[in-house]
Amino acid sequence: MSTLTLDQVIGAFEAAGMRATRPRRAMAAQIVTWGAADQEFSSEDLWHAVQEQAPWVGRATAYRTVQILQDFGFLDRVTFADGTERYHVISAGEHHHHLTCETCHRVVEVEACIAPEAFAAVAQASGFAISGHRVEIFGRCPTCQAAS
Amino acid sequence: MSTLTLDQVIGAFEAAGMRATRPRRAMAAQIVTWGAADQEFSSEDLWHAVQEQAPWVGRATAYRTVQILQDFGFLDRVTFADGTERYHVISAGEHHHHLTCETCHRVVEVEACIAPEAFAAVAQASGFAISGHRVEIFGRCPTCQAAS
DNA sequence: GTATTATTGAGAAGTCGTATCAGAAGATAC
DNA sequence: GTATCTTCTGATACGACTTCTCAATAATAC
Repeated sequence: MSTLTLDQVIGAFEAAGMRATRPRRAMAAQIVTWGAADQEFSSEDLWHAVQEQAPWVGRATAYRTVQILQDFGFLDRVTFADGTERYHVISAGEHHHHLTCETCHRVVEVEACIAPEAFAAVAQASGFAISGHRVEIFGRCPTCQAAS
Repeated sequence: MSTLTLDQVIGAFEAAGMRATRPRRAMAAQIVTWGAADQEFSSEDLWHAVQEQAPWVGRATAYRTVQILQDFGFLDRVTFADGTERYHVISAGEHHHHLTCETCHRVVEVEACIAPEAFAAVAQASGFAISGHRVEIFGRCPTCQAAS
């Protein structure tokens, strides 16, 4: 599980011809920390967290940065059982999906996916040109099972 | 593909000990129409559409009705590629997932799903008690492919 | 250092959904 | 038909979340 580093993010900004400004670095650092801890977050969470270190950072900037990092492919949007959406650092470049705990909202990446032949069958039956998919699995993590 | 009928919806209200009131009938009729046309909608869409026929209907009622019909199992929440969530009439009672067109937002129900043994593997590896899942497939429908 | 341009921060505004509650509408008993 | 009771409704306030605007600021190229 290769974790995301600050350098990677800053490098991506530069590679895209964007500036690695102070607010962006601060947010990237926070996100890298969360990534290492395997924690997911909302844009609002990011804003609050960054404000502790850098109170001058604006909310709009936090939302913008999350959007950019998602476009870069560093972040992944995860849907919870209750319908809320949060973000999660992608640990590797591989194909994966999410298993989320309905109680504590912990997210685990899993490899379970639809079989390629099933995709082919769907494409054939529907005539669609398939471009992407998402799989979300819900359940209760061992800790929450033990707690109840 | 058995389409939803107004009688079915009204019957469900009565069976649940609820009243099939004027606003509920109006909304059910609209939803049945959309179901026949295989169109998806948001609660807001429903409210706007019903207002053309029955301007007195309140927004809260539209949201409540959609919620109830979802609980009844007549409606299904679908996630689009852009992250928005809308509702879709379920044509049959079987287990299914969604294939949505990124261009025209048309929704098709598909049977492609994760293999049961893959679920078992995930449960075993993670320790989670799995309770549910969603699969969303994105692509372009034949019509939109031809149009480009 | 200066000019140029991307980026930012603050807050207003918009969107979307929920909660509240008095009153209306529907069901039931007589 | 009328009285009574219960559910449902509509209007609106509210809250959470997100986007937009725009002057000020910071990063970069020269």
